[in-house]
Amino acid sequence: MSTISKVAERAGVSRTTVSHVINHANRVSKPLREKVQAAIDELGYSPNPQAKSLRTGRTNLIAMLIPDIGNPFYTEMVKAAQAALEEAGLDALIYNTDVPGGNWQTHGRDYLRQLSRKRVDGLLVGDFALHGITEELLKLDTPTVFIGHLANQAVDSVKIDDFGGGYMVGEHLARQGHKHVVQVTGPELFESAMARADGFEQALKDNKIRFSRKQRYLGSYLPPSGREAAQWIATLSGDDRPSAVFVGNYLMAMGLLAEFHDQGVRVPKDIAVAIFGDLPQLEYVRPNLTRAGENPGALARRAVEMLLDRLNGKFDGPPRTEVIPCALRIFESA
Amino acid sequence: MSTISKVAERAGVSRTTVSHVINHANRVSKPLREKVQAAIDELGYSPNPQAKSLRTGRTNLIAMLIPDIGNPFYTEMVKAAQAALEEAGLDALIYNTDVPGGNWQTHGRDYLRQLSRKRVDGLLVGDFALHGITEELLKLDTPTVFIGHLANQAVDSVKIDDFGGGYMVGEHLARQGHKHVVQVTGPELFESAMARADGFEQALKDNKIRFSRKQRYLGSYLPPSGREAAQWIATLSGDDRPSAVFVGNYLMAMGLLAEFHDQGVRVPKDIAVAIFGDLPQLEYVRPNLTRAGENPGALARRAVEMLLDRLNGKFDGPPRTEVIPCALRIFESA
DNA sequence: AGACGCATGCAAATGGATTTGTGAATGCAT
DNA sequence: ATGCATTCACAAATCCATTTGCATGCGTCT
Repeated sequence: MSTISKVAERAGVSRTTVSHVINHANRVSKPLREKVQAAIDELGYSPNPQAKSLRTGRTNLIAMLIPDIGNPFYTEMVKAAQAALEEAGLDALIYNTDVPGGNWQTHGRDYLRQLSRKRVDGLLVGDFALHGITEELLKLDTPTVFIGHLANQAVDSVKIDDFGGGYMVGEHLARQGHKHVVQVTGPELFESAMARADGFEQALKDNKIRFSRKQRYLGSYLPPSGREAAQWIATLSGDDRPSAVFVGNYLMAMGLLAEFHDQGVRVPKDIAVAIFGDLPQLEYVRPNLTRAGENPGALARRAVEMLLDRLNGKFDGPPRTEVIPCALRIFESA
Repeated sequence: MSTISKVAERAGVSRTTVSHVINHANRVSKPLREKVQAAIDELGYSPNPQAKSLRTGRTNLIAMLIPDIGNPFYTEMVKAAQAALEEAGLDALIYNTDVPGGNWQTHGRDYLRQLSRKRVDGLLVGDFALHGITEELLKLDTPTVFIGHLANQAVDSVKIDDFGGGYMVGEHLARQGHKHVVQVTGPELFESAMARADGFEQALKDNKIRFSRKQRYLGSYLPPSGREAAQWIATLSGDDRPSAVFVGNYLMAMGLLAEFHDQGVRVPKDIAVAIFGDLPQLEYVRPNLTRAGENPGALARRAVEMLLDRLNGKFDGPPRTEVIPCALRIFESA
């Protein structure tokens, strides 16, 4: 592998000049610049990024912390973030905090600490509602954008309008004439889960539909709990029997639909289903689910924009909080 | 951020000694070691990884090249590979070669070239059957493991037994008494797609079931082509009408099932469906699909093992080629 | 007592690129 | 022709950690 010295020798100039050709082209006269460029091309030279980092203090690395890349919601985010970062010449390091068998409560914090040793230029932290993580974020001296609901405004953040999306679904079900509905939410630890649930219930209230806490099933955001929720729904009979169910995310909906199928429950004939969240793969799920949400990629793209604004000094005010609106899309399921 | 010099000053020793405490602990006497360690802890020091890389020539970075992380097959691989790499203290850089709108034929090659500038310690290259990529691999001086079928044995490689898996499905359908079947394959460029198809057809042949090229639908490995395949199947009537279909991967199966649903075609009543591939999310797809395959995570884990063997000199013979066997899992769809 | 070996700690060289400060050369105006 | 302002190129310092080779001191063996 060739170094800047070899290029300099070959071109008959000093290392400084070679560096200028690469980084401040206009400081070098055209003929000389071309001579140096020729040497660079002949040797197939490219600057050693580690040496460059050492000198400049920038690594061109962004770390992205998410719970689980196997969750399509986060996969979409990663994909979009990577594409956006790559355009800016930055590489992404992805960290799954929810390591199988690991204790995820402490994991996020450990990761945050580990990360400070890696000297990344910026951080994208996905919502995972860890206790103590917000204080930890305050301590960081790395530009950070939090994706999700951040109670203390320690750093920039961007989230989907969970409440609004839940509201849209509630309103839709009300207009469809449903009188008795249930919902399957994510875990209480997740702000997003509670906001979706609250929005949904607010819409019911505004439409004069009775709803009690008993009609809430507290899930985990994962498929098995969707399945369990479906089993719970099967136990409801008489006046308690719902004509529609609102599911808090995609993965639980998959579990729920599978269980309904196995039990011979037909959607929407026997029960209507609407969910929060919009993902590309929903295009091929049948029955096609009525849903409110936004592609997570939009979220990630905005997060990257905010991060880049910080990195290149385009913005340096106090932490910003942004909200991405939801859209309601109606299909056969409800 | 504190440096090794500050630690040395604080502990009243030379930089060398601090370095030894960190990297060759036994070369430093216990009392001194403890004194230095105390200084390290007080200052919260950790070595600058860039400086370390510059000196040692190792970056602790592994690059992973895959077509599209949105494809669950590759998501699983990434997840497993990252977990395995992390255990070894290595970070993974993920590159999606199939950038939207990009020309993927040339992209893979460009990426490979780009990567040589990043100075990663190792490479995991996912199957994407690009022309010219195998020659490019030969030129690399970076330890590499290719995941998929590699015609020239330029580097280590590991793949799933595509042929065997296809064979299992063909045999199963034959035993179920199907006399006329069709199959939906991946693109010709993918060795894996052709191997699955060939295995399938070989099994039919061995079971004396007639099969002609007309019964092959050449898909793209993506959902829309599964949908189109379903439409094609709907046009087959009379003697051409199949009682079963073999689909080459998960994504095309999703498209096919959606189209069947929309057309009112019932699985397995009207037509049986079996696929190649096993992914966690199939657990929640209904009807539950009969399938032959292996979780891509196993593939990735083995690939990482092979790569680590190269990196720490545990193995340095000629390139190895390994094959991971498939298993047949029978469910309601066929 | 002298020679030798071992454990221990340090100074200095090394890796590769960027950047500051300086001197030389050129152009323009007087 | 002289003085001043630019432009251009370079030497050397810097970023931080690792590692080689050397110096010191202590104990052991002959």
